[in-house]
Amino acid sequence: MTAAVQPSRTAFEQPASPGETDASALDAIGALPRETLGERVTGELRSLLVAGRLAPGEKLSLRRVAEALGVSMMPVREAVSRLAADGALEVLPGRAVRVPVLSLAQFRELTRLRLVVEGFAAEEAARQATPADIDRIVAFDAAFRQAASADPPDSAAAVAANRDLHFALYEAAAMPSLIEMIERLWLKAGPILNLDMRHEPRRLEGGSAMQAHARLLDAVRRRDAPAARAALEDDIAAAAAHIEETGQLRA
Amino acid sequence: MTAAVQPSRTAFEQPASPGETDASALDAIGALPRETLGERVTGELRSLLVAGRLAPGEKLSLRRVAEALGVSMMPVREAVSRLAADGALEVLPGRAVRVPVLSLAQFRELTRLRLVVEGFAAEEAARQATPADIDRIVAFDAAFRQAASADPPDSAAAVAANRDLHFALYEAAAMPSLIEMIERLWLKAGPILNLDMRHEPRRLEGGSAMQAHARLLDAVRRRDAPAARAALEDDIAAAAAHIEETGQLRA
DNA sequence: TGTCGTGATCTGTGATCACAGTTAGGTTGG
DNA sequence: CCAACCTAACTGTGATCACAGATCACGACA
Repeated sequence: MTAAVQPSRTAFEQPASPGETDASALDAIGALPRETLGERVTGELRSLLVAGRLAPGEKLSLRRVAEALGVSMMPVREAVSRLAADGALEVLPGRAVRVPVLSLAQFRELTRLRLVVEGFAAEEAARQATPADIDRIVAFDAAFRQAASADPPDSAAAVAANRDLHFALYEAAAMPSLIEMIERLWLKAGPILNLDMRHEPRRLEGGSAMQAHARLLDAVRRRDAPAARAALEDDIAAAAAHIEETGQLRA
Repeated sequence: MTAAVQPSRTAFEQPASPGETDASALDAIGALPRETLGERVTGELRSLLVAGRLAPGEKLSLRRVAEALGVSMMPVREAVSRLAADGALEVLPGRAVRVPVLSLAQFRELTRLRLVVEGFAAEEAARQATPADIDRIVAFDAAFRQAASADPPDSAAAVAANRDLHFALYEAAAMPSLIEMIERLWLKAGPILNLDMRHEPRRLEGGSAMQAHARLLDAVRRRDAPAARAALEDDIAAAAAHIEETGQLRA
């Protein structure tokens, strides 16, 4: 999931026999991605943030990031602008852009919002999930168990699998704007949540998370929306409680 | 609420007697705003969007906006970047940035999310509201009634008062991130919601909105969280139903 | 008369430059 | 030995320029 940004411009050729017009072939090719450079940098920074690979308080320099990614300063500016608008980054008035350091109050507010929003998503997912959705969730759950219970635990893989598991669930709700909202919440809470998970991949997390995931999966299979919500809320609450104990939060 | 952008650079002087250090006077002055140009443009576009003064489907040109606001293209780019990240604007792959045209499904999803999130905010506000908060809500409610029931109705004032009323309520919950979430929802739904309200300031809106507001205020005064949520949900649902009837939504 | 090529014009994107303000580190004065 | 100053490097912000791609209107060909 590191997905290094490629400075090389994406190809947009596909000559497709200029003389002929074969309707079936034309319909087959589907709207090539055409992602802008700024969007790619945004995606890169987002994945670093939710994975906890950028620590709270860490300072970023537009020029340094640009150089590291092999692009000009311009796309980085755009990416930082967007992320700052989301509250995922913070531009101090005078100088420097950094990863925000959450206060205890801010973290608790974020947790409450996650309970409300992700709880709703879990309910809806339990009602709408297709068998294919459930299969995907199961696969990520297996990956998470394996990464978390390995010896030594693969913390990076566990973080990734945990994220994939949750979002596979939320995507089953089939509400795009809801997913955007949740992504924004994860973007804000990701740095502390996953930075910690990387350091202590086992502990309480290992046990309670796996148990909550199992209950969650069971509830989704039974289409029991309230039970799915309850399981997910326990998962979130347990992780939050663990973070508060370690206490890396500002006063 | 039109708050035209001033091209003139904000002063940041305040020499303050370079030789002396008067602690009491220094503590009195409080961190002068120092808003960046891009932020000001963002705010201007945001207020235009939530007020419904930019119609869905309307196309914007960075250069035109920049010229109209008397700034360079650069701050406009930043503002559009942020708003596009929020989904409040849409940058088409090839060319042009425009106000998104919601499909019926998208509008319904937005409405469901508003019910969940703003409903929660209303509950929390009913529990936490101080007398000062209630006073502010009452004032905006009075302004809304006056604007809506005037002859002819003052649609612009009604839209502004309605927004102020709702956000005065949400601010009583004292959850900053929650307010950001709601602002984002309003940014997406604002263009259709308020564009319509400007055209038909009376109709069903006039009656049901005033009634819902009255019930809402009564519930908050009694600290009845469920009743506050119910009143707000009725307000949102009635407005949404009205929009769906007029049917300016994409298939 | 309808359709397709074709050019001018305008679009957002990216790069580069200029600048005010801040920070950090070294140096000087006490 | 500590504090204050002062300079040099670096910060984000804004402006300007260059460019590929899209749109639109006009005109030629069928």
